[in-house]
Amino acid sequence: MVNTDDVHPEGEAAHGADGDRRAQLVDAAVDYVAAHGIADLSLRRLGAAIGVSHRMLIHYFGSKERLLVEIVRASERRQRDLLSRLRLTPGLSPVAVARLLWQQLTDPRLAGQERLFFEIYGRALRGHPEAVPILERLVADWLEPLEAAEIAAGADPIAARNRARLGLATTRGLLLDLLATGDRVGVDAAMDEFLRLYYGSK
Amino acid sequence: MVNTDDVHPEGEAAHGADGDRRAQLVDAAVDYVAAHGIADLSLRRLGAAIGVSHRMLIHYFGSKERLLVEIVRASERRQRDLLSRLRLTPGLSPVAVARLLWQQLTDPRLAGQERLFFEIYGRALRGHPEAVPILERLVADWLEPLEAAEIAAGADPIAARNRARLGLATTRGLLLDLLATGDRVGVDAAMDEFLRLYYGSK
DNA sequence: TAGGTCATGTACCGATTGGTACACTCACGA
DNA sequence: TCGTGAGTGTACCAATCGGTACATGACCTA
Repeated sequence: MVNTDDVHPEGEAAHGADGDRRAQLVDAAVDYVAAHGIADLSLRRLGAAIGVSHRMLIHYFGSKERLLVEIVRASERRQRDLLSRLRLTPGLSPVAVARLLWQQLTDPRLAGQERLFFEIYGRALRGHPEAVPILERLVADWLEPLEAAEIAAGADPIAARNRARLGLATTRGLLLDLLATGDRVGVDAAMDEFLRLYYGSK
Repeated sequence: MVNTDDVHPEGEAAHGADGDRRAQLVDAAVDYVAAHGIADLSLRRLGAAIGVSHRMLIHYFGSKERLLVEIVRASERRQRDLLSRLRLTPGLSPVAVARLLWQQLTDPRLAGQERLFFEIYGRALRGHPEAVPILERLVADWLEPLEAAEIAAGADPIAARNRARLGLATTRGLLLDLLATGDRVGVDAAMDEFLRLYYGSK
């Protein structure tokens, strides 16, 4: 008798070469899910697309549910990388930072990832267990740096929070518009209008 | 032999008492879907919840796909009713209209319907056939009245379009924030800030 | 009363799902 | 050289899915 499955603590912490393989699979899975959506994900189709049997996905992650958790986390990490990369460019005016952020978010190559973001957002609102944990960080995490920038630019704390919240919401709303209409020019013009209102004259 | 199913042109136009029953079922289905989400909808569970067998859902709608189409349409109609009800109150200042719209959209009793809206939005972005048709109207339909209001308030055509687009995006973005955080006070404050920027001083 | 239509329930079908059992290969250490 | 254990493929399982076949009963009309 050589049933290894029962002995192996599946879905365990990621250490050793095992973790490498897991990380590699998660990465491929996020790519797949960004392209095809997470709602109708099936282990068999995912496996076929990234070159493993659905058997191995269960082997490495223990269950579909835990794979979904990892996918959501990895996707969140990608989103966060975008944010932290921005903070590494100091000395820019708030307007310039805003324009840069907007430019990066609307990069057509990120469209799949953005769609996935809103899809996970929706699943979290519906209480899907793998997505719920992101709910608290979904707004707060982005609010902090925006708020700090406002305060650094001289806004009082209360106004800073309101303005940060407004900027985040407007960005996400316009991103939704862009994904739906594809009207890059029109949406960019609306964002320009916002920045004009937001930061004064020009 | 009395097989009526083959004779009956299923999923046909809604005329007669048949249509009443269909409309009633769709209405109940939208309620159910607003509460439980549309992604994992199963005919059996839906039927059990609204008091019919899944057999009857197939009977009245022909297929799950066509039922989904009807659900999306009905949900869209509800959303549109909200919009048209606003247009029936003339003589209000743009700010007042905006506040009224915001107040109605954020009514807690509409939370399920709003979640459903964003869920369908996501499915449309993913190309789900029952949701795709709404994509073109998703932005344009709401833009028209907002744009008209801007022009009536004296904005030039180009600015009017940009401002309308911006207002719609901001509203939806803040709505997403509210659904995720439930922080009514904070989101309302951000909306106030926006209206201040948008319509001038106070 | 007889015939026919519609509404509904029961029971089934094939397909697909997540998950499991088990055998096999290969690398590596004693 | 042997054996142990991880990595993997094949084949299966029960559950659930959308959809269909068929029977039954209510109701209307001739």
